[in-house]
Amino acid sequence: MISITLPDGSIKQFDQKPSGMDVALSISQGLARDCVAMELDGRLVDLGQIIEKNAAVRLITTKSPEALEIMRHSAAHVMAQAIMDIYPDAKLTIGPVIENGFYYDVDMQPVSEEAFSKIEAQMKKIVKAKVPIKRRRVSKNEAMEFYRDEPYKLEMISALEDASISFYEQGNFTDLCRGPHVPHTGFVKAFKLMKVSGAYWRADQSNAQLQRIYGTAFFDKKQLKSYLHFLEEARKRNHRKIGKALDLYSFHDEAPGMAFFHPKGMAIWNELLDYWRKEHRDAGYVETKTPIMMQRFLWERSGHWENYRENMYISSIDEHDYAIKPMNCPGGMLLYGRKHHSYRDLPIRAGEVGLVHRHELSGVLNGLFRVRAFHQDDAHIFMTPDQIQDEILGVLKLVERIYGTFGLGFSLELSTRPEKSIGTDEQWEIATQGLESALKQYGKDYKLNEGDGAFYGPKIDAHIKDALGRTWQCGTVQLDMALPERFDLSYIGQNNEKHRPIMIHRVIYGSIERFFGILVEHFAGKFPLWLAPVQVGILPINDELAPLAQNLAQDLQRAGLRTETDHRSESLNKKVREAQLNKIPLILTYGNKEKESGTVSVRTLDGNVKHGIPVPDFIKEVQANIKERKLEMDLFSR
RNA sequence: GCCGACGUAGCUCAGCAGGUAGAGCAGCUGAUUCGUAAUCAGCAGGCCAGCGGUUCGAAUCCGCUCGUCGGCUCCA
Repeated sequence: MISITLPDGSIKQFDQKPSGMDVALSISQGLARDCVAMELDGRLVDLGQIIEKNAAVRLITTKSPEALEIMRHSAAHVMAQAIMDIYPDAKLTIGPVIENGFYYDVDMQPVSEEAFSKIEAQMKKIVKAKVPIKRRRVSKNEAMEFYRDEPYKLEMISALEDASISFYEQGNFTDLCRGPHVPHTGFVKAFKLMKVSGAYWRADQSNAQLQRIYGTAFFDKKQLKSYLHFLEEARKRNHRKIGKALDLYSFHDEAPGMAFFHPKGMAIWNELLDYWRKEHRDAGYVETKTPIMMQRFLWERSGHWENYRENMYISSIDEHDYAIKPMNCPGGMLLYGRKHHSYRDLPIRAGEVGLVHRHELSGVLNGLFRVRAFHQDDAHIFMTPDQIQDEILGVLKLVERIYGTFGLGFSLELSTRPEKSIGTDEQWEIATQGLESALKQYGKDYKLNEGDGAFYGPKIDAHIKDALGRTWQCGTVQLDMALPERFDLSYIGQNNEKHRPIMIHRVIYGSIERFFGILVEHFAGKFPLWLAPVQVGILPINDELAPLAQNLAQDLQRAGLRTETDHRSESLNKKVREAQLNKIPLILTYGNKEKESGTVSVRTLDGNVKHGIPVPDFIKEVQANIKERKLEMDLFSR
């Protein structure tokens, strides 16, 4: 007699050792059809597994959060089977589940996406046949024998410590796998192959290059469709596309990975920085600027020459080596070190919007997201050990304020001491404690990444979440125990003795270029008024009114608004259409009515039009919205 | 850097069994003077990324270079 405890606490009795499927069937047929696996005493296993003793069982249905991963893993097997059917000489390696699907790395001749339809067709056949997926345990020796011609599988097996190993079989296809898997291939209903790329065996460039084929899968077609729709939406928002369409920035072969900002892009850029400066002034920061090119001996002292030279642009001038800065910190150290500091001066919060250059690999460049030249909204804070908590807290609050202005949510992660690190235990203890207690005091949940800190200190990262729910690591607060040492920084303490200051680097936008790109995608080009490159578009209804419209434009410009007048001899319809496509938040049409009454008619991007707003009222409301940097356009709602 | 795809007018793209480049939009000119998402007509615009090769002939085929995009972190 076997007793199975279900999640609701009820107990089912079985005369014979049941499988998960038997448990499901004992509840209902429908449930059994919908089950993909079970959790047996806290472990995810196949539904077909026989339960040997009394146990707690939770059935995993297609609606359970774990189900998708299990099914996607099975989908990877279905894809592998299809590939083997079509390319019998291919050698399989690994095929894990990833965030939005799965992939399989296969040693085979390079394939392109053209092969997808063939592979997908074969997969469909396998899915349609609802081939049972069966688990089989074999000894290590048996497994080695089975895979004698499969070098990758052999390598994996020999690395396994378990004495016996599990195989999964579906029809003529067998794969080494830990499982669990869905009961049969019919569960892989809605799938699509997404892309293919090269990847190295064990991610090591000296190993063979494999074909990595990516796919995604869902339990029903509707979910797959909505995922594809999401991708489409993201594609439409692509900042490279929008940046071109709205004339914000461009890239040129003459300077790969380095953005050129156009007048309209600069309008946004300057707003971002004006805002940044205001917030930092209010938070007690001063601003500095250090050269972008400095002599080799500085970089030797900071350690960059030894550890970061690969990524640095280096030049020789008058027979001396110079490097273009990849980071702002060494310059900041020189500024701190140029005079004596008293404990009374601390904390010193020195901001620097510094232009840095890093020679990233050509293949990783990606619009504004990954560039070789970018500005960091850096700041270095120098302080005494007992100021750590307050200072970190101050940064976290600033982070919250600034992201909030853009309507961006965020989450925090704390990374602690890695294996390879400098500094004493005590220093790490004080530093990590400081970050932790600041986080506690701040009160927001955070994720702990043990051992993920930099070798020179622990850090807190801020990940923002954009309008599509995608996350981006932007802000970071890093404690640095190396640089104050290397530059022999000090302050005179209360006891009249020299002490080493604690130093943090922190950024909030991170890379301004990248943050810019994120904002473009976050807002899909429809910037809030304060950021919009053209805030007001003026459309005279006919050519005769154009000069008067120009006067109106001047009045608005004097009031500090960025305006653009469309005085072409085009139809009003066309001007409206283009203004909408250019995402101008306030579109004013100017005709005889407006001329006579001294009012404006305002069209907003949602297509709503309000007539008869007196020009002074318009200016006042718009200025207020801009001044408060509002996200919403709640103008003229009276 | 590596693998794959790609590079044609300012933009979006067609042309690619090798026969000497085309559309729409934007621009310019003219007509139209318009009340909230494309008025009409005409004109102009390209060393087909660059270099080399194959060929009687190359945007088209081949090689190299440059650049762009998707990957190269997810460990049975």
